Amino acid sequence: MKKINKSRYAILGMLFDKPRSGYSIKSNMLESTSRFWQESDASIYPMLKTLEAEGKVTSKNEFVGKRAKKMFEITQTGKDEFLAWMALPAESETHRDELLLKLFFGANTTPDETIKQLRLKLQQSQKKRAQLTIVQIDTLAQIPDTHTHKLFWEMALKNGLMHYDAQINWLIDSINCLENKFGGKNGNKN
Amino acid sequence: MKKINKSRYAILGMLFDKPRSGYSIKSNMLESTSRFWQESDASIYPMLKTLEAEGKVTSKNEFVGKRAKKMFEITQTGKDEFLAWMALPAESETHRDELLLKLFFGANTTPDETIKQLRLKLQQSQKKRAQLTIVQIDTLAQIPDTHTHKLFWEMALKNGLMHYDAQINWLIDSINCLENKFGGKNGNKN
DNA sequence: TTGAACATGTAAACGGTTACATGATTTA
DNA sequence: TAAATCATGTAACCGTTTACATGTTCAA
Repeated sequence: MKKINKSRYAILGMLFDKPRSGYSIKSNMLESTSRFWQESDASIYPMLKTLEAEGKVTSKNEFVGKRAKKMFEITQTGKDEFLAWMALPAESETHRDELLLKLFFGANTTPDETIKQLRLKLQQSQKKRAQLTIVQIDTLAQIPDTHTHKLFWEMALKNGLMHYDAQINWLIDSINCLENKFGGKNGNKN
Repeated sequence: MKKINKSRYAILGMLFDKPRSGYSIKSNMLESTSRFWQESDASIYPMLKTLEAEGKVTSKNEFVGKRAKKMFEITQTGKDEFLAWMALPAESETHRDELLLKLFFGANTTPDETIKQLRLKLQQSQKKRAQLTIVQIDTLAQIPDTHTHKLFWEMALKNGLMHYDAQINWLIDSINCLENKFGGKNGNKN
């Protein structure tokens, strides 16, 4: 089965409700979908161009204050394509996790190195979880319940919280396990 | 920062303990690391060639019964490179999850379609979790505790179980949430 | 005897990222 | 006035996947 470009759907989805500029799509995704979906700068602008050539979006130049923006609007054809994709079963992601690979090969190095990797990941996960709760309080909680997107955005955010919680618990267990087995140095808390 | 080929480390890691053929690496990874790391057929053979040209592995043709195999053995230089990578902090994976993207855009389609997506994922997650417990019982449990890799393989497997458990709970919660809110059709259990 | 598993590869296309490039406007 | 943010793009590279290609051996 031929692999197809999924970026287009993310972009069409971001345009579904209202017209946006490329920059707006980019920054919006950064603060909303980045945990499970990100687009690099260099993928959004060319894709918008392609979508316009295909008639899936239209563009017009606008001025917001003194700033020039190229605003893109989704067409009916674009909506049709987006909705057709939405109806398709979600393909399971192929996921590469370097930490788990290093853990899998842990016997080939010292336990201390693996513990170090796990501790670093623990720090990162705790930080990311904290950032997510900030989004929850500062952004999501401000949206009125009548907003049609709110429920779905909440569910996606809950997925993140649950993911980090489970990950953090597993990391703590794993670190303890290694330290008990190999007499981990408690001084090495960096 | 330039993105570098990580496949090489996975392959060097698989060769660290004992010589293997390309096919053996492939099938071995399929049953051990595939949840968090996979290599396609077309990446292993060329990479082995590259590694050999770099002096990281050596090869010789062997016969196992009547079957010809090209067995690859890691060199000291190869081990050095692998260990240097192991000591590097694990880079955080960029992860694309199509289900979460569709959920995020759920307000643009009918709740029923989103529920369908979540139900499908629930089935898949339950199936994958079951497969993992089979690996745990049939494969991991058979390995003697003295085997240096066992502890690490167990931790990686536990990560999978915890991941699926959390995911399954979240899916059930989310499905219930949507059904309560939108009066989900209970007949639609496919 | 037929299909599954073993076994090894190549070529081309594709998607995505990195690095490069530029410039305006707002805020500290 | 300097830095951060807004704003839009291109070119080249690289890693990965898909499709193609071939042949053997073992078990049902």
